[in-house]
Amino acid sequence: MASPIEPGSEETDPLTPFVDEVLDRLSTALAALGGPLSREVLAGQLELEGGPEGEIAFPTHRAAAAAKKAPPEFAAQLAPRISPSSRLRSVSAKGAYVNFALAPSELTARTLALALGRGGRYGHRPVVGRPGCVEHTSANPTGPFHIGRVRNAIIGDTVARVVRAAGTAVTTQYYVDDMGRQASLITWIWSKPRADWPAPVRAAVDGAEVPGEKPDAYRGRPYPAVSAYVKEHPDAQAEVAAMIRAIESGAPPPLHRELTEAILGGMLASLARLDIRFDEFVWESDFLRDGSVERVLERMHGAPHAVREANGAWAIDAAGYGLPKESTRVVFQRADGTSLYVLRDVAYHLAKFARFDRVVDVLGQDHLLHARTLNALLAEVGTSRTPTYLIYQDITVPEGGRMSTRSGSAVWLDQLLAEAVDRARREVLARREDLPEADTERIAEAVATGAIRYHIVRVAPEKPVVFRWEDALSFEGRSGPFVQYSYARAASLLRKAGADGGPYPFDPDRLSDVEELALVRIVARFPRTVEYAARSLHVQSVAAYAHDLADQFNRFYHAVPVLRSADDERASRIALVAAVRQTLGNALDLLGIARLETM
RNA sequence: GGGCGCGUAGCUUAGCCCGGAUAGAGCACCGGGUUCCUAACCCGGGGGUCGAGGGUUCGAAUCCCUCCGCGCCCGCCA
Repeated sequence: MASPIEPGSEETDPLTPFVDEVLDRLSTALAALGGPLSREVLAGQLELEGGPEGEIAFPTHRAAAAAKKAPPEFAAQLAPRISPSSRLRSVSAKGAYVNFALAPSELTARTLALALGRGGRYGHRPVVGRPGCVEHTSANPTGPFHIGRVRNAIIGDTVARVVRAAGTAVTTQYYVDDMGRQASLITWIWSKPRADWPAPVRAAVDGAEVPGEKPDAYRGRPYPAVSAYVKEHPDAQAEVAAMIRAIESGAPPPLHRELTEAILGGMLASLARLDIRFDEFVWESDFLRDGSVERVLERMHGAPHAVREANGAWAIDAAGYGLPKESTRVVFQRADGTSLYVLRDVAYHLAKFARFDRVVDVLGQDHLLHARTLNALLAEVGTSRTPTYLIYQDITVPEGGRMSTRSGSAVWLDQLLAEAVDRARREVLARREDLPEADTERIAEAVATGAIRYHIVRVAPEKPVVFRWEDALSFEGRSGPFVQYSYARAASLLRKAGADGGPYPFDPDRLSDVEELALVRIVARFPRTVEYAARSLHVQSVAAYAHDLADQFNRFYHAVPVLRSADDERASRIALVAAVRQTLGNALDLLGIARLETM
């Protein structure tokens, strides 16, 4: 129920002057009554949208205790000491609470002025401070995405958008693991003529290939069979090991980079359909090439808890780092002198810290222990910094268990996209049979991808998710298409009003219907919602907000005529609709869901 | 066994960081709404021991402890 009240700016947040005034006048009144509380404590106690009686509520329990009075009695004495003003329509006591009803005229005027005046910047704050980095997805380039990985991409991309909006210059990074066993297996198999492939690998590929298929599907197809085969065959294992050493020594087969890039390109093409793109790709091998792994190794050898094992391997005695008992010895360099993943990750993170203040890593829960060992190693090299980990739970299948390529239980992103577009197309055709085919396709694609993104981002990352087609492809209720539809409705209204581009003159006193005021209050909440989501990384609150706004807009739409209303109200209602369209559109942008002017 | 996460209506979930008024939604179900701005919509209804127990508190879904159930991790893999 409590909604955090953070300091904002009058230039970006319509609620700021109201909250400031409540805090000021409450402080004065409390001091006079003998229950003084600091401004910080007060700000923590206030509730936005507190209850049925007012938009800002103050529970008096603590102040009453300080004044040694019963809360209801205290509230009854406190409320009359604060007189209404141009910003506060009324101040009233109810039970233990003092409720502040905001003056609708002032609230509406400020909210519409900011939403319309700032346009695409409404809900955004000016860039301040040093830049930040969000690393997400970073899937091994070994084949197509399944939707488990897509949870990482959607959460990560949304976090980047939201943190950026809240005033941090964010760079998104995809860490490409082109080293180690997984990518090497791909290069190993494709280095051989098809005729020399082991029989089980050929069997896994033959007949499955489709002309013109994406490179991630084509080049990645042998991977599961190769992985299984090599595990069982020491001679193949030795060949792969030799290849890994060649890669680490800086002399990978020429085909290696080419294959990795081709597969990655195919994977990224699918993400691009979800409007997920990356500012930078960081190749793991770069840290070997530029010597930073070597430098980290030197520092690690002299680290406070570095130990040399009998066979020459190096480890950290991490007993003091709170790791599970069995993991207190963290090996970072093999006996043969090659580095381990976590060590290269140290080099990567030192590079991040040099450029960025806020560093967020989006990781599956299976990487949690890795994250904690990384923290331990970062401390050992002498930095006090650690990334902020955003850990999400796996997506499982109804039969139980994680998605796995081998068991055939995986649901592929491309498959999900195809199915979603099919279904969206049917929905479009059912309503708009007159539409040119290109428009039908464009809308179907937007609805399909909007449904998928919303479905993933609306749930808190730490919740386990069981994949069900009917949930993922929902176009109603709490869904992306519901928000898109509401946006299209607002856009349609403005088109028909001949008011597509503004200006939008309005008289706040003409917007006095309960549905109008409720709508204004939700629009006014947007900047605080974004700020909270960026600070807490709870991006699901932006999804919830978009639904709340769309929901209230639809209620307004049914209850209040716009185009058919009398002239003096019409202009103001059009301005309100324009503010809603803008805010809804900005929220969709943050969620990476396409705005549709018509559906 | 240890570490971490999750458990809220038949199903999916918000709220938990930072305790506060009657725990919000969506799906499904039941009953209504389209000569009228897009029915992917709206209105009404039923449905909750917030996993269990204990503690702290004026007050607990929220904080602490114990237990139960489920998931993941515990490699000189990444």
